[in-house]
Amino acid sequence: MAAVVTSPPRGSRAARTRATEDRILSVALESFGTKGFDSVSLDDLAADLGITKQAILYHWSSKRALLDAVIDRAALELIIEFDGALSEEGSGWSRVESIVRRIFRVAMRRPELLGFIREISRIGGDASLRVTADLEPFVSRATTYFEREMDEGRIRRCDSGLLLVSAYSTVLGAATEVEVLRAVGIEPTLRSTVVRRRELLSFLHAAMVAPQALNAQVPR
Amino acid sequence: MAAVVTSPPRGSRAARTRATEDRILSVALESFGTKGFDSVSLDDLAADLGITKQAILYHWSSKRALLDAVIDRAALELIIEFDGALSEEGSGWSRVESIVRRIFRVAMRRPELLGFIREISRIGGDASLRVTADLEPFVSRATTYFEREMDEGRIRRCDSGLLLVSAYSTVLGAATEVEVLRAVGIEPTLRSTVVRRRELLSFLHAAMVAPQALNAQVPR
DNA sequence: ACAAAAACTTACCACTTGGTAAGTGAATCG
DNA sequence: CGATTCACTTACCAAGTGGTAAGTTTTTGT
Repeated sequence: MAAVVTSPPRGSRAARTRATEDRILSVALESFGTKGFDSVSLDDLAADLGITKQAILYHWSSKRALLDAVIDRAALELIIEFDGALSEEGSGWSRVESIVRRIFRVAMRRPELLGFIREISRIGGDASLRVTADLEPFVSRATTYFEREMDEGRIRRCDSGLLLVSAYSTVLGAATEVEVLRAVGIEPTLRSTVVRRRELLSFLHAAMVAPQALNAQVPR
Repeated sequence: MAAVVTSPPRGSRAARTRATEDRILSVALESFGTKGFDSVSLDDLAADLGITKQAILYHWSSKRALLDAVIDRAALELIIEFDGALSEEGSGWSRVESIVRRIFRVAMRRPELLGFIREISRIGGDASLRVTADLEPFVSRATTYFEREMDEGRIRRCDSGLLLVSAYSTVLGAATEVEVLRAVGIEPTLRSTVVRRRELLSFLHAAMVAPQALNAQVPR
């Protein structure tokens, strides 16, 4: 209720603008990701930020333009979180394992980020196209990575696009289950998370690893 | 745009009321499940139905009361779709397989139903409590079923509640991937569905079947 | 046949929504 | 320093929101 009175930053004007836009995008991502785009009004956002709605409309010409900016930021943060994992050391399987661990870490620490992506795919239309376009370089890298792993026999050969989408949805489903648990009143424990992650790794191992690659470490 | 002029049903008053409420609940479930609760106004619903908003408010005192009714209907339909699978014939594993097949069938034919449940868990609060309460008898039955399967050694022993939630999220994630595919512009093909279902069954088999129960048919 | 109740509609209303127009004090530039 | 631009705020507004009040027609109980 009581607005947070933050003394305006004393840096250069450009820095101040950047800081404000950053704050707006951050709060918008959080709100849109947890409550949904239509459930959050510009007045709600402004109240959370301690500014007026028109301050937001000064930086972006419409609520929809703000959404586009939030999509870009969410995609960027996702790429930052996950892209590094593709470059990591280790054999094919252990790298997959590290990616999954990262996703779970993100799901635990920043559920609104994955929730936002889901929200966008429900809004559909231009929003979906935009997030798809934003993530294309990453998807492309991941596909190339999978193709190479298949070529070298560390992963069973299959449609790599299908594999990616399939892995995405399964992992996202398992990871965002945190939300469902919370909704039902069960605060997710560390143990339940560990159990789920282990089961998921077992699944991915069964689904992805080539049968002849028995030298790969079998989880569980 | 042009309202569908349906001649009012000529049956008894009670039957007519039931038919109208049924139509409203059906359209509301569809809309809430795909667009989200806050994104659908009572005027939108009424326009889809060819009636006025006040006709809806005659049957339920508020939009929130309508949501509760939709929750009850969605839970009922879910139970109808899945509960029978628990009573089916067959060994432990083949029954799990039939449940998964059912879920995929529902996800393909009625994506809005699973989408609605997800929407509810995002709304949280009383709505989540209500759907949880509605589904409790089914969850209870499923838990009992799992416990018995474990007792008889057909499923590896573990926390049955955890197993249920885990299976729920994983299967729901895999099944509702249809939505994501559509959002990205890929109309899900029969083949991709078959592939995903096969992979999921492989996962569940690895995660659930007890190691010594090697007489169970191994999928894939 | 007739009054009462049911199943609606038409007419409103207070409030919220995204968005516009005009003003204001501080930072920046000449 | 002085004019101007920037980053806002205050003041509005038309459209849409959930919801109320008061009819109107059709079915129902007596």
